[in-house]
Amino acid sequence: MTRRSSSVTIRDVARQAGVSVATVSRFINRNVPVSAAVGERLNQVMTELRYVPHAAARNLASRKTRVIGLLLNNLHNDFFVPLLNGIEAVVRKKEYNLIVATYHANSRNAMPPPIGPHNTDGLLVFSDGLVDDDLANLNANGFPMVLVHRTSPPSLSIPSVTVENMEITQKLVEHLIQEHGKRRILFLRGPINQEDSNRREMGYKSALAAKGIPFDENLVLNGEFERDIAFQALDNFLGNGKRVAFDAVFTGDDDAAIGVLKALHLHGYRIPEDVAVIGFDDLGFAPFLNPPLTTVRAPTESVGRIAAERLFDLLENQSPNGAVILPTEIIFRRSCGCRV
Amino acid sequence: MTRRSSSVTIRDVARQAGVSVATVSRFINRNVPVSAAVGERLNQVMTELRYVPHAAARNLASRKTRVIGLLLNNLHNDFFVPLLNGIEAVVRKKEYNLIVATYHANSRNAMPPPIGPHNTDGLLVFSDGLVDDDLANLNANGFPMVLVHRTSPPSLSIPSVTVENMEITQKLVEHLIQEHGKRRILFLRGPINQEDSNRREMGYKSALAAKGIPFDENLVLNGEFERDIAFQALDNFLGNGKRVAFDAVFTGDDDAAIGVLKALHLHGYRIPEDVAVIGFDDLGFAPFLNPPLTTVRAPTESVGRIAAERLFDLLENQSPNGAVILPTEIIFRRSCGCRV
DNA sequence: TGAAATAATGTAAACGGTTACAGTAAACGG
DNA sequence: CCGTTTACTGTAACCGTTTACATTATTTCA
Repeated sequence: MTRRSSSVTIRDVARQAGVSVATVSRFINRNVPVSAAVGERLNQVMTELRYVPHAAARNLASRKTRVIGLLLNNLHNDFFVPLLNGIEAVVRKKEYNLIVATYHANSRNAMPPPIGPHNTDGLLVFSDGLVDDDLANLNANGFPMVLVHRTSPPSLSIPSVTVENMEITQKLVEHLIQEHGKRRILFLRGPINQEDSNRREMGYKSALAAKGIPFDENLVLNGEFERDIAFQALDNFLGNGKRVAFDAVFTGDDDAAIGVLKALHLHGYRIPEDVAVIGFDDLGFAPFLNPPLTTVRAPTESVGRIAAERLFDLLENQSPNGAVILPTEIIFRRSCGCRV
Repeated sequence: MTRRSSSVTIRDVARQAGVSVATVSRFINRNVPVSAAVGERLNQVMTELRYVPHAAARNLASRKTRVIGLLLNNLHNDFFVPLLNGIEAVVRKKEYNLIVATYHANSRNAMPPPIGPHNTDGLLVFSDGLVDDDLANLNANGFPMVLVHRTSPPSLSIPSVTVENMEITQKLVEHLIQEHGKRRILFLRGPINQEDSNRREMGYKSALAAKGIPFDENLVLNGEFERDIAFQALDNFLGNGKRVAFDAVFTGDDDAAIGVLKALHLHGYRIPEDVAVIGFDDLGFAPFLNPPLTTVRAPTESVGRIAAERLFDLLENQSPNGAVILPTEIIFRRSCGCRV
């Protein structure tokens, strides 16, 4: 192999400073003391030579990548900005790097997720980023993981960070029924088997049950937590010959709410007079939609931050087992019928 | 060093399959043909042993990381979702990984950006992610870079991908003046020295000049392209004792527009009757703000995609020198005063 | 004062791949 | 039929660090 590497290595630094490579390495990693004089000299030489340690070489020797991975299903939702922001802040403070990758286990192209044990020290797995089998495999090898917006399969007990979905949804749907007299509430669910989606659906059904309203399968649509898909689903539903009566929509999340508003406007419904609309997440734009969106405030940035912190706890061998569930809160605005 | 690694290496695969490590390596990288029989056997052994190549070792030996980096100022804007989405799609297709890092050259903590030549093969630099000096250094070493939402310093000629800012802003501001009779137009600029911001400001001034309206420094505020900062700036401006008359706001970008709407609502202005509002980007929520936001549609996902593609061109030694400027388009909605 | 503890440093073997170079067997061409 | 090309394969050096172990210099203390 030709020696074409022009980059300056730890040996160059060592030679220039008149010490061994081991000393340089120790100085860089600050794990073993180095005499003040040598330290001084090394600092000098390193800046003079513009030495930058070679990450791959470090990784190989130390068996640490100083990288954590975030595995997402997709990047189709404004929701990810606060989530990423929370994660990135922690990662940066720890002087780690963050690899962001999308992968959906159930998608056709069954390429394995591009991140894992060999190029990351740990993984943040969002929602359905991995199927249970993958989780089990990784977990069996003791690979550090924290689940985000999903909980661990019972047999695995991987730490997780989620938000409270069910009770708050029930409360909000009951509000719709009780305060605004709604009885035919469309439920636009997220991805099938997605945990947030399922738990919100449970909350929805509990509310109906509590108020003695029978559940109607015709009032359930698939919105996938995506603006465009939500629009399509509702537009389809409304354009359909057999019009099913409804007087409210639980939109799944705020991003889907945008699609819902678009479809309702398009078909001439007044909100909230004809149809009440509620979302979930309280993204930044929610107060400024037309009408302002009643929604559930989820502490998304905190979710990201806490998930990352727990992952680092794991890396540092403190084992923060268990599931964190962050509280949520209803924000009443006009789209549900309230006059705020 | 104790041999505690439990992971299966290329040598294990080679032994098990009865070939040399070189053959395994060749098979994996598919750069030199391997006989069908051996390939078959290797596939078998590799899945049986659950062999996963060690990224760091590959990087070290091949001097390629198969990672590209994205350097951002921050993650405070919904704008980044489509940008990231465009980038990530390309990166995934190329079977690379994407490191996302935030770094602002002008910030107090002058820690160097955590990504560069030794842990990435190339860099996407968003806006002011690096100062010109850093760019010059990296460029001098021939490190592949593509600038996003900024152009190259003239002396460097680094490829870049931006959107057309100036003419479209001028056109939109002239629309405000001509069609809606606005003459006191507040300009909420983005970060000082940020290129989009500067060019939008130039467009703003050109429009005033073209219409014979004197530029008034009192009508310029700092919004930083951030929702909360924009709100603060305008709230401050409005709460101030000496009230300066104004009849329109160019908000800098859609995210800041949200803050502007909040402040205007709070202080009792009617939009667009009292004050017209225009944004930039046409983020997904723009049509559903109250009122629907007149804005400039920027092809942000395409910006991400094209920037990533150009970076890969660079990595493959096709040199796509020059600056790509993607066209933008005004989307008229109600916030400017149009009745759509 | 000399043995023992302590602090700082050096030597060299990994880490797990890639690839230059060399070699062998089969196919080809005249 | 034999030299030459072609298609695979093997050997081993190297990528740039970390770190176990050994060594030397400096204190400490009985």
